[in-house]
Amino acid sequence: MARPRTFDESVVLEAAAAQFRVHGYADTSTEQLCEAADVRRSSLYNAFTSKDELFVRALEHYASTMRALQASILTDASLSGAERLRKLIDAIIDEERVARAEGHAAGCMGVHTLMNPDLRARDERIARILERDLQERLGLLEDTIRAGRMDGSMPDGPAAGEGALLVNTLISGIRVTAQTGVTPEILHRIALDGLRSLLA
Amino acid sequence: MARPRTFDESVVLEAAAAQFRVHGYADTSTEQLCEAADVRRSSLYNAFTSKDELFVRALEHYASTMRALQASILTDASLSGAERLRKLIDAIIDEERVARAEGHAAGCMGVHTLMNPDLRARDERIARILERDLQERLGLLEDTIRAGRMDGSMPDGPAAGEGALLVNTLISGIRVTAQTGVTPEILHRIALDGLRSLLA
DNA sequence: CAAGTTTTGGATTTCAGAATACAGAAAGGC
DNA sequence: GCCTTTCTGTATTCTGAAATCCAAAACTTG
Repeated sequence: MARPRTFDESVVLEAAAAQFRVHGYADTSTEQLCEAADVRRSSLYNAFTSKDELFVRALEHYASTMRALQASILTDASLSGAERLRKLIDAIIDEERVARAEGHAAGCMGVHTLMNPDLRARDERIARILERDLQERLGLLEDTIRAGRMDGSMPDGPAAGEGALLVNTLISGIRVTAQTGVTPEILHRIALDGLRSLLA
Repeated sequence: MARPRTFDESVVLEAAAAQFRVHGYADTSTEQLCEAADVRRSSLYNAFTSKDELFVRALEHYASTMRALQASILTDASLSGAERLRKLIDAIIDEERVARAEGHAAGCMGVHTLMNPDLRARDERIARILERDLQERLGLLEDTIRAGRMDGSMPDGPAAGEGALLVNTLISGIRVTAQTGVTPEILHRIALDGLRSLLA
């Protein structure tokens, strides 16, 4: 029929997300996006109608990829609840380590976007994506906490729903603190200290 | 000699900070700043040479005001270490409650700025302000933890420096989680759960 | 009360970056 | 191998916002 695309859509989305999550929406130019994805501007606009649209798609992609990664850890039946939680923390701190090694900040598209009310207002889908993502991740965490209490790896403590919120809150905080240059080792200890009410 | 200013510089700085901390640097127009401070554009530019400059000044003002507030809580000799820490948490969550009551997000200039590497790169003073502010706040927290252990209100646990980082990390996380609409009551419980290793 | 200096308000300019237009190239069907 | 369709690259336009300019007003002081 017609000439097919030479670029892979999800590769572009990942490149875009990588930019957005470090620089935020406003501070990422279409120039940067083209460069990062190695795609010409018209191709970008042709495939995704606007910067807004690309952002929404990238956020969606990013959120579901991240969530899938976390889900695979949190539903690993070969591990106890406590082990899954620790492994999740490891994975998140490792992201930071990798970013640092590559010389750029890891950032977090979720935190950036959450902290920006204008952005959420610009497109209702953004608020929806964040809300849904949050609920799903909280659900996974809640299940993990319940599982940990069943398998005896985690003590009784805060209600599971609240525990899930704590884990999520601590993760956001870790992402912020990571920007200040604290080493992964220390981040790790802080995280475990913060989870004391769930783990020890 | 000459006509005096009709506006108070620090009032303008506070108004500017209020905008910046909700919308971030890029998403705050000079228009909004004029409106919020009720000052005409030329007056703004006359008093503070540019948007960048105004931002730096506002950040400085915001950081030192916030820090003073926290310092007054954390050095209150009439309270035990543990009580001071709890009172700090109360104060921070109350900010959120107030902002919500006024119908806008509280945001946090510190978190916004920390998460934005471009902004820090734009002006070295920004990184310096953040760094200094962080160190001072960590110092206050560390002293409070030591004091709490001396006065018997806080158990042994993580090293004081690490404990301070935990408190600070948790506060950042709380500020992010607050944006998702979690109620102050729940934020409060989460915060205390997160501080279990220091308080209980 | 007049001189001198600074502030003020509004219009204007300038600029960066998002979005578009268009010409030409590449691929696949017939 | 031609023809249609979609892609690519460059140049251009458009837009929103930062910054500047200038004339007029306001205040202090001698």
